[in-house]
Amino acid sequence: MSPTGLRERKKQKTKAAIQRAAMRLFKKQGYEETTVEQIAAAADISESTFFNYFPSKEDVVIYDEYDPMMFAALASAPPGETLRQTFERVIGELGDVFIADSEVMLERAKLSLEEPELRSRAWEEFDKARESFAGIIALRTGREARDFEVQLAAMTLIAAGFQAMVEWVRLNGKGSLLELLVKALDFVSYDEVLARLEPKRQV
Amino acid sequence: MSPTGLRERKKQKTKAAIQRAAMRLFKKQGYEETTVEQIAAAADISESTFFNYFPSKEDVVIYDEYDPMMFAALASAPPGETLRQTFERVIGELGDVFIADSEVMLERAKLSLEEPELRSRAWEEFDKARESFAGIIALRTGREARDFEVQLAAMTLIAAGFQAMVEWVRLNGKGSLLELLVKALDFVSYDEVLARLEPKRQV
DNA sequence: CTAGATTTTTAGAGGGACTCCATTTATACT
DNA sequence: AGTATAAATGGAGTCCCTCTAAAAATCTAG
Repeated sequence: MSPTGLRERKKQKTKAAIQRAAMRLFKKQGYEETTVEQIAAAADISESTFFNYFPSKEDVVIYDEYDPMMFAALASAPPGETLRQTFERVIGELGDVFIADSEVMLERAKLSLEEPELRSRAWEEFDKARESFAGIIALRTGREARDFEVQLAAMTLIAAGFQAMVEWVRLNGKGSLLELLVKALDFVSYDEVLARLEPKRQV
Repeated sequence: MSPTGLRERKKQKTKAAIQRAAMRLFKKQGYEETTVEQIAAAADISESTFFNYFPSKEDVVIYDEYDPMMFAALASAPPGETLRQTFERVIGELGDVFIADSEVMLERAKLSLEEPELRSRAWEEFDKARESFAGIIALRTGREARDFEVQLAAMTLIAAGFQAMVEWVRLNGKGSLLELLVKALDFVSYDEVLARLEPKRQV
């Protein structure tokens, strides 16, 4: 089922080429100052093709292939794992991928946080993650996902994650994202927040 | 110094008229489906004039006259007030204004949360507020504003505020925004978070 | 290996948000 | 009233993005 023909390989290559060309231009002359026409030219494709690969200019930076990973990681919780452990594991796994191609990731994270337009857009992604987490919390605690406290717990996690990422970028990628996250979660005593959701059961 | 001539009055009226016309159209036919050309026509002004009053279409919804209020409220902390009290007071004061023109505010809050484009944009505003709060926290605790824990404390507050707002909208404006905020802050044990910042001093 | 089917690329037209600038109109000041 | 000042306007232009129809590339069957 996973296609592997020439066609598919070319698509991957094109997508990567677009992203590389775009990031190079963004870095050189700034995000706003770069037009998608220029990106298309640099990647040697037409403007139409650019939009075949990315729904918007923002997505060249924001687009992450990690959402599916996150879902998978969330779903694959071994029995007995606490929510806190699940979250650390998930973000740890994603963080590992971040590190793997960390040069690119750091650039993208930097841009996402520094360009106002992208920064607000980045929150859409965090928002999606928040919903996922809320879903998991709801599932494990037997509450509704829309429950105020469930939402608060999910949001607190996301907020910590966001700040961990900000700090990681501020440290220029030195240090471990996961470590920063753990530090953040400890600071807001996240264990207690989770415990408060379902006092009688191990969460 | 505060101008009060015919010119100023007309400007206020025009701005209000634009906002009213826009919100009416947004509600009737949706945000994206409404063009600023239509808004301008409905408000009986030119498209150019629209952009004289609002830098972007988003700002018609997002724009709040509350930022200055917030700064003022933050600055006017009576001596001896704890940080937690300051925050509650500030958001309480703003909340009161919200209630005052609550019909409009609820509509605007709803739109801001429901339209994806606006929702991410709304985070820019929260982000600005976060910076302000971080500044205050830094000031009162004698730390740097960029300090990881200061940032976390500010972000946690904003996150709670955001969720309180979401819940408020979900309840269709019934109930007190301030009450929801207090509930949220309690849930994340915000007092302890603040206390952790400066164990030796009353914050 | 060739012909037909499918997918990708592309050019072009067009809409809508927004900027810039020059001109006109409305308010303010003396 | 007459001039200074500020606001409103029209129009040209840029950029992001959508849609469509045609051209090019790739795949599949015979």
